[in-house]
Amino acid sequence: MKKTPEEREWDRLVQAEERFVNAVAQNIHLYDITNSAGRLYGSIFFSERPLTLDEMSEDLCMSKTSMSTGVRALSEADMIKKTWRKGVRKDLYQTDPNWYKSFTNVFIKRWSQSSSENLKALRASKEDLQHLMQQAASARVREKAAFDIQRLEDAEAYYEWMQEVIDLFESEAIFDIIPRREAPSES
Amino acid sequence: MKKTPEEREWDRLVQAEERFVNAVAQNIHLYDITNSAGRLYGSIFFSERPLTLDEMSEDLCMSKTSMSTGVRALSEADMIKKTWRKGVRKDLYQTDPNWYKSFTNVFIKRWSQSSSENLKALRASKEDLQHLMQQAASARVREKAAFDIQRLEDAEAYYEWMQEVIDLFESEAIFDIIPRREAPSES
DNA sequence: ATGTTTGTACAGTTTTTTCTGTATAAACTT
DNA sequence: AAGTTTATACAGAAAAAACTGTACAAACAT
Repeated sequence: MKKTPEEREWDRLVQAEERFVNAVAQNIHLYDITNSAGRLYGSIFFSERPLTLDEMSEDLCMSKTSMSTGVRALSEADMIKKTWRKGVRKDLYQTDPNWYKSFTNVFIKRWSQSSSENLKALRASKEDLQHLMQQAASARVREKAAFDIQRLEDAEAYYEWMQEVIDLFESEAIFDIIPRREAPSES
Repeated sequence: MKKTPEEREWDRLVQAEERFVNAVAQNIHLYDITNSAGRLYGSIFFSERPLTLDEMSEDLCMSKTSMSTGVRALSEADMIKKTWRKGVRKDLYQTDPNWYKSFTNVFIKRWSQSSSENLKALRASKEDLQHLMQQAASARVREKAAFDIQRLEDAEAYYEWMQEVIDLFESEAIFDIIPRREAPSES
């Protein structure tokens, strides 16, 4: 089973691709994306043309069902896009070439959701505690309520700040502060 | 088993605390912290004094071992601090009151790590591919290498930008752009 | 030194998540 | 309309993660 020189070169190329894909896959959980969906992303990323679910399935040696769920996760995260090609009936997917947009979108989506959920719960809790602080018969309860409210208000200030940070990305004002970089151009 | 009015008030207070704690616990995975460590955080957060592992264990009805690992995760994330009290031999933990600092620290730690890992892999891959592009005997390999390099360079620009964003937080310059908010003051 | 107390490593169990194969619905072709 | 092709819902299997109890080491007390 001797390999031709071309085959060995190709292996080396694939290995180079895999190194990057592995790194991405191992860190992508910060975006709530599973490791295997990260590998899927990598596979699409290095493909010269949009891929079908069947091709992905063959590429990664995984079931088509998994490709379907992976593609859904990546689409929701705006990391890949569905594309069409005339004459092709299957759905085709390719990575969104705008890393800034796709990754800030994810950032915004995940973080603004968690931040607003926390803030909502915080305010509801605070309101309850304020009632207790005023109305509770037990002095111990009134005292602890006051303490808790203080704690929550510290957190509240932080969450409001956080929402402004998210806004910085949502409004794209971040790009005025830290400009997009040009990719080294092909010459 | 009739409850006294004080007990009912206390229940209501605990319920208010739990609402916030649940929200935090459900979103804290974005910091790579497990849900139960998030609940642990909440327990410490609403405690009037620093807690020991045994107290936490009783509070959450979980094993001391789990408290130990939870505490480690929260400490690594700079969300809680170990404190000492004279005469007390056990380790005591309390939440770090500076939400800005503890949460930006986590943000920086997690994201700069993932970003630099990705960037490192990316550059190594790119170098390999550049060799192939120049030296490969197979034209097909040279072509694909050129294509991959282009893809990687797009990503590289993004990662470099991302590192500057992280720097914005690390240097605290973010606070010049979006100032810390004052917590509503106790009067 | 001997005996306690406290925190954590580790192996095994339980729970959760991920993955697969089958079944089916929707879209398309003839 | 009947027959394909394609994508996904769902139930069960496989894998991973979280949790616990036991064992032990380090720190302290006597």
